Amino acid sequence: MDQTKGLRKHRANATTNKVKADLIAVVVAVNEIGPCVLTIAKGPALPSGPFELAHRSLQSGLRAWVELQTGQPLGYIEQLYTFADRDRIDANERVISISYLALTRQEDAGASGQPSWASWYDYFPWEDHRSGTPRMMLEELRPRLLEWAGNADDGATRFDRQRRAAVAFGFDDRPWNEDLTLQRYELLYEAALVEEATGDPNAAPTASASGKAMVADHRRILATGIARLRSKIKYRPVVFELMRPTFTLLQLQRAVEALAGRLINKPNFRRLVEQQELVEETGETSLDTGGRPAKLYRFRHAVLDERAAAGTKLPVMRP
Amino acid sequence: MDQTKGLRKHRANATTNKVKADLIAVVVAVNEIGPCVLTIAKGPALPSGPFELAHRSLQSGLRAWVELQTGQPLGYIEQLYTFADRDRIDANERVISISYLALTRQEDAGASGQPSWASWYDYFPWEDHRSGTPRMMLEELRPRLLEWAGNADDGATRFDRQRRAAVAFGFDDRPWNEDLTLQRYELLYEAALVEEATGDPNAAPTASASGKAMVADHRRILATGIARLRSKIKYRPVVFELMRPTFTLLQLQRAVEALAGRLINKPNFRRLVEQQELVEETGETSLDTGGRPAKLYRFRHAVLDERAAAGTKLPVMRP
DNA sequence: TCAAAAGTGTTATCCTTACACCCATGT
DNA sequence: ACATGGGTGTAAGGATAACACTTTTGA
Repeated sequence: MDQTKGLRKHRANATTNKVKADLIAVVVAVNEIGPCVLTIAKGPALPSGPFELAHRSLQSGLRAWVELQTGQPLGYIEQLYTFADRDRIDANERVISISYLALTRQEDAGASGQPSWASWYDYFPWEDHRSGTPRMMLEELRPRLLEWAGNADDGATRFDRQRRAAVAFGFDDRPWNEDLTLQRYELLYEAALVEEATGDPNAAPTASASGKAMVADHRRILATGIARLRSKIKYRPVVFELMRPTFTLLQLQRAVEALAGRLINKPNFRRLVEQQELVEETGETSLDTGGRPAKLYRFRHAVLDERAAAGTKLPVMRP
Repeated sequence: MDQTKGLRKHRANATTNKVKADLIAVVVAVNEIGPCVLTIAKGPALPSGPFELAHRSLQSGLRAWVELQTGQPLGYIEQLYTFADRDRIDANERVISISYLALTRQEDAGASGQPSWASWYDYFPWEDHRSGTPRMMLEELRPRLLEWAGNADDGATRFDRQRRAAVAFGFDDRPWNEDLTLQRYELLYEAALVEEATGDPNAAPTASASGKAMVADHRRILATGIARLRSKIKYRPVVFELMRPTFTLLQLQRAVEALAGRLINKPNFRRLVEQQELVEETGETSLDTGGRPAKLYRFRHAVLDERAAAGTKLPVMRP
């Protein structure tokens, strides 16, 4: 009723005050290959769609769109960020995007749709430090970032750019911090070292070095999701959303390593998990591991209730 | 143009896919009395307004509305949460609210508007543990929460409610966790111990115990802001946004204590701040402190660049 | 027998917490 | 003198990181 009155009285005003709201999802799973994102073929792009009247809530709207486009049902969902689309500033239409992070297991995939999963390191090759610092990071990204820094007009900016690059990428003996995924992407964007920044694939370094691009700003949203997940696994037991109901401790460790993009020390990881009482033995063992049979564990759902903030801190291992 | 065509061609569709987007701000400052929120008289309510075409971005829209309604310019801003307004589900109009946390100094207030600041403990009296556990929490809230738990139909729910209350409020020798502000409010809402939950002021406990109410769901948004801020001061140096350019270490400590709602151990706090190199001496001293003159410090803005994640962890002090 | 993974134990180090104590100023 | 806040030092306890080592399976 407010609305129809508004339309009549101030037509221009009523229309300008309305926007289109898009829901967009970073859906993550972990398989043998590594950490994966759910994408739709065209773009590639993240699954997304407009928030409609039929949706009971933002979350249910998101679930509906993802299931429709990929056949993938979603479990854990959390909001990432809401932004007014920079690319689409135009006088008549405004679009705001509400992005979400969703965690799921890949075998959940139903019949409909053909979900396509891609390792998220296809999009961010410099983020995977499980086998040491990637060559391409030091050999391609680093010189190009330094070149970009050197191109600045004044010395202060040059110095600032160098420092920012060093902090984000861990140059000059600074430690690598896996949580800075978004800052790193933004830096590469600013330096025009990713395709999206220029629109010209040739301006960026070799495709393998700068990673696969995505449509619009979807790669940036993916970076936001990765960063959020990497920091969250350290203080909330969210990894278990990505695991099968039962798992071995090494499988759990491999999953955390896949997400964090770095290796963890085995004894320390086990102690941490056990002493926090995050898991309990099922009594069974798994033989498919190639070595001595491993005890199977399951997540103790009770910790979610018992503790307000139970973490899966990941003990760092220096190389 | 797209839009008018849309209206003509698919009137229903075009309208259903458009929503009104509201921007809403939790603006925080710290003064002698304690931590304060900026409110507008009617309600009381948080400053808010629709996102319009004229706004260049969500943030600038927010700044515009807050400044218009209160005369308060904003400094630090961060997004809190976006939600589809539960209270206004109706067939024709959809409203989504994008909420923000803003930090500012109270003396920033310009001439226009008449900003009214209120201690946030007026709205959440049970959140202030600086002088020990509030009486009202143990004497009013606790029995009412236990009563609510006991009213559940089945034993499992009774047990669950009791446990949730105990975790959130630190009953039964559990530790008090100041970060759980939102969970506590939600629990009180669920138990109909806050006015908003019923619409009937008499259903809730005495006004002083359940705290002042706000319009619509604004108190819930405020709880979200407090929770975010309380957890953030532990790993990001955001307190300094609330301080004057120079300050004594005790002033800084009092500010953190005001936000956290609990006391901190002085020597430990100082060591933490100094060893993290968050501040530097100005060389001057302040005499207005009532005792020995205190050294004045200023925030070292350089830490924002140097370190990716510099914190102001607050060492806990048990009573 | 060897490779591969499971699983256990120990130590050095750092950070946190708690507590005790001295210093400088105004009344 | 004493109250008030400013400021420093230290020792105990716990968590973390690093490393060494034994056990159990399949090929």
